[in-house]
Amino acid sequence: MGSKDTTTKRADARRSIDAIVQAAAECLGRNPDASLSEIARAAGVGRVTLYAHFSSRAEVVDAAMSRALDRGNEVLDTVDLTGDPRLALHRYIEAGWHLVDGTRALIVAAQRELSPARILELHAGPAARVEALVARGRAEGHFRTDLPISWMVNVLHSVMHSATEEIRAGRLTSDHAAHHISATVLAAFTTPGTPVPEPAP
Amino acid sequence: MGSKDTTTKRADARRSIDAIVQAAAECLGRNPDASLSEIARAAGVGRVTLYAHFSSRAEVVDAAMSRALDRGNEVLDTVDLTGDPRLALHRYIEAGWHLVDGTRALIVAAQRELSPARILELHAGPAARVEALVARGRAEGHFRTDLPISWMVNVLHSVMHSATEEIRAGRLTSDHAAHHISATVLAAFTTPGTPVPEPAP
DNA sequence: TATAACCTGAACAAGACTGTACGACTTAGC
DNA sequence: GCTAAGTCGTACAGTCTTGTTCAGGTTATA
Repeated sequence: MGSKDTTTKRADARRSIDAIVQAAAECLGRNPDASLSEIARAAGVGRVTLYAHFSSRAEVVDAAMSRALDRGNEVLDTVDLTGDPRLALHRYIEAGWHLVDGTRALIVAAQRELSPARILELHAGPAARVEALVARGRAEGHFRTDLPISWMVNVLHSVMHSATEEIRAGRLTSDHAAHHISATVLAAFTTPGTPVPEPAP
Repeated sequence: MGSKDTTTKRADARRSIDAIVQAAAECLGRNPDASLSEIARAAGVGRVTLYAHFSSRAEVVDAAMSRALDRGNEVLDTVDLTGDPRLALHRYIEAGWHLVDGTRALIVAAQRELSPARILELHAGPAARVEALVARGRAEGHFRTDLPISWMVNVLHSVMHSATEEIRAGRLTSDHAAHHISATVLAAFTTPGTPVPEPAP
């Protein structure tokens, strides 16, 4: 789901569409205002070809968003989220913290071009994964229960995103990012009155 | 500094300039792409009047940014940041968490229109205030020292910003915001191995 | 009250982006 | 190899934004 016809079109058409969607995800991930000319150029196709496959800007954004989420899910599906929720959280962060970066700007573009219902629909999948992890951690007594789950999920993503900003600002190198995020979020999720776990080295 | 001439111009001119800067801060705070027509309309003046006082878009953005920071500093100057750093942090959050909201989108506009040097210059003041507080909390043994100060400051602002997102999404009411932020950041700042302090009710 | 500063709408030029149309060239696939 | 599908560059219309100019009306201030 999310991709264009993969059966009726010709091989080179499919190749073009793929290049466009990929370029769109990259360009819009960098700059939500990226023009269709820019995307077409980055994809190595003419602007007219883009319009042959996508009838409007919104369709391109939708396709790029879907692709980014598909890629993200693909990566996140390989992560083992069972066992100690604190370790699972660390694995989740290690695998996915850089995924947030590209999608963040894309979401801005999506919010301007797509209907709220579509946005919600696209976001339901990935959000559920983390929510479940946090909920399990709370049920097993490892995470605090004095704050709403939605808030905790948002904090997690927010801190991940802040790491990418720090990297861009040159105040953080990407090899330390996962550690910093884990150490921060793990502490933030700790129940008041109990000690903060030592972060993994 | 930051404001236009307040002596040479006539009274109604000063009034117009003020209305424009105020409207710009509001409009750009909502949407960093807001056009000058939009800003002029919101200020209740003609578009030409705007150009009579500001020679370019960048000048408007700069003025709006300066104004927002001035207002922020004004508010933050009333906050007592002495005493127990954990309580001081709570007071800081309570006073200023909503200030981050308006400035965040403004910063996006500023980053596109202003020179990096100017951005840095504008940001130096407010950043120093929090940095000093965090540094003091570390020196007094209340905050963790295993993460860089710049990272901790960024986490604080990031979590503040995430609160405004949660409010917009309808998952949080603004009366709970300060408490959630404080509870989260206080835990995040706690040294590993030591217990998380109970948040203020 | 006189005058200079100020405000105004209308209109213009230049540039960017979207979406569409056309004719000609290339290529996939039977 | 033939044909339809796909691609290409160019060009056009429509819209939007940024700045600028101009002539005429309003208002602060001395």
